[in-house]
Amino acid sequence: MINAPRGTNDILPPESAKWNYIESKAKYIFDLYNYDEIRTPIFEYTELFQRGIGEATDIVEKEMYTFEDKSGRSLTLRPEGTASVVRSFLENKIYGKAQPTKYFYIGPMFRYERPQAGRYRQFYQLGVEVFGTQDPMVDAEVIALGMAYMDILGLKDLQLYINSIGCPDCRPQYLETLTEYLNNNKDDLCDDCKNRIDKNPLRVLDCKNDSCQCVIKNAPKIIDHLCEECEVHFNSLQKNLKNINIDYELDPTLVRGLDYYTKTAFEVKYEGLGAQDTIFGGGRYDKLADEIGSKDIPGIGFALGIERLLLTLDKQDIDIPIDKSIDIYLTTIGLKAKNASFELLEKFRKKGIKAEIDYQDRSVGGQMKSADRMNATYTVIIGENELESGKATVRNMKNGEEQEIKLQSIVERIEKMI
RNA sequence: GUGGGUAUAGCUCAGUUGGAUAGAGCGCAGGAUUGUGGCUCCUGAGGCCGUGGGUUCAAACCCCAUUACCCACCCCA
Repeated sequence: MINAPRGTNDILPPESAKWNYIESKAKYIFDLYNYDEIRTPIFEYTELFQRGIGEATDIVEKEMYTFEDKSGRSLTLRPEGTASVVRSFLENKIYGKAQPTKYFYIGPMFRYERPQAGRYRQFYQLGVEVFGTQDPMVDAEVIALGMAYMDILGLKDLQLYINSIGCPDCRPQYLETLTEYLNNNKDDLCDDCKNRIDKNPLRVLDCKNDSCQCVIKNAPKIIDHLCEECEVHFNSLQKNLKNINIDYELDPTLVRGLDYYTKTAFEVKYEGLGAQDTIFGGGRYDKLADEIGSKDIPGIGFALGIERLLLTLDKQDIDIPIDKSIDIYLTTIGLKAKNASFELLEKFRKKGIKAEIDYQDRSVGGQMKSADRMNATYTVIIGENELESGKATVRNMKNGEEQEIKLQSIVERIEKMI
């Protein structure tokens, strides 16, 4: 017995129908906000992620599915979507067109991690990216889009957290202040955090360790150390959010795990999810395009974990409408009738009537039961008698009423009945 | 990479201090209804008790190892 690799999942019916549902709702929202789909390769040259996401991040350090192809080039299964979309934007010179450019994507991502609730090695994200504008109103639009999506799915009790993590002008100074503070309180930090002080001090803010929390609570906040440009941007974002009645909470410890973020960072969480409670998160990345392709193109976006979205829907007992039913079930008795019915079956389908037949040679009772389970509107019963008389018995499965209908005109008759 | 938990029928799970022919509900198939679903009743199929060792007269149960899954740390979607 060969199993699916660890951290991967089969998406089977009826679960797959849920995926279709939430994807179709997402596409409705994307269209409403005028975002167009982009599809990029599932693997890229490894350098793209190394440079884009950042060498010091966990993703690049230990979570990538990297392999060599036959020519010896190093390739990597995409661990996230943004780097690829930026690469594509640059490679196809989309910056030459009128800006901004608004994309959405849906697809699988890959990270080598230990699976747990809401985390898998192959997982699915849908996300949006907007290029070519620094207008903080777009930051608000992107957040609004995400919240609108949550809304249309009927989700409640979600928390939006926002923060600004500055830019290359102000962040270094803040990092100095932070590092100094952390060093002064080093004794109260956990071992991991002690290491982080030099490696990535921002990450200390994210630590859940109790003793670290005490230190973090009084740590200098980056929003108090923003340069004027970043501060204006952040204030404007907040004004825009208030304008459109989106509730948010400032979270000075929200730093995000990828290096490319600048200014706006945000996450939307649902507390009932367990340890992995972020449904979607994102932010602004004004330096990413420069990092990847030496072109100064601002961008902002978010990524949403589809599995986590489904988990949330589940936790909140939101049932997804799945209409599993058929119009006609053909019940047959004997091979002759089965052959004649098979012809009929295709005639129904050619007319767009959803029809099914029994292939298991079940008893009539079994076939009726099967029709019932499939939620058939009508059952058409054809046996020796019907073939001789040229009339089929048609049973209304709701009320049990039956009528005889000539086989010659049955498709047209039923077309009118449903 | 590190901890903790779980593993018995297709699914959800019982199975006492070690002593059966390893059970139930649901699902599936057939029948009661010579060609008619839902409700009811009856019958049936389906198990190497995760895998490999060990202890014992005797192991689903005890011990060791191993694998898989789940949860958590780390980090994120």
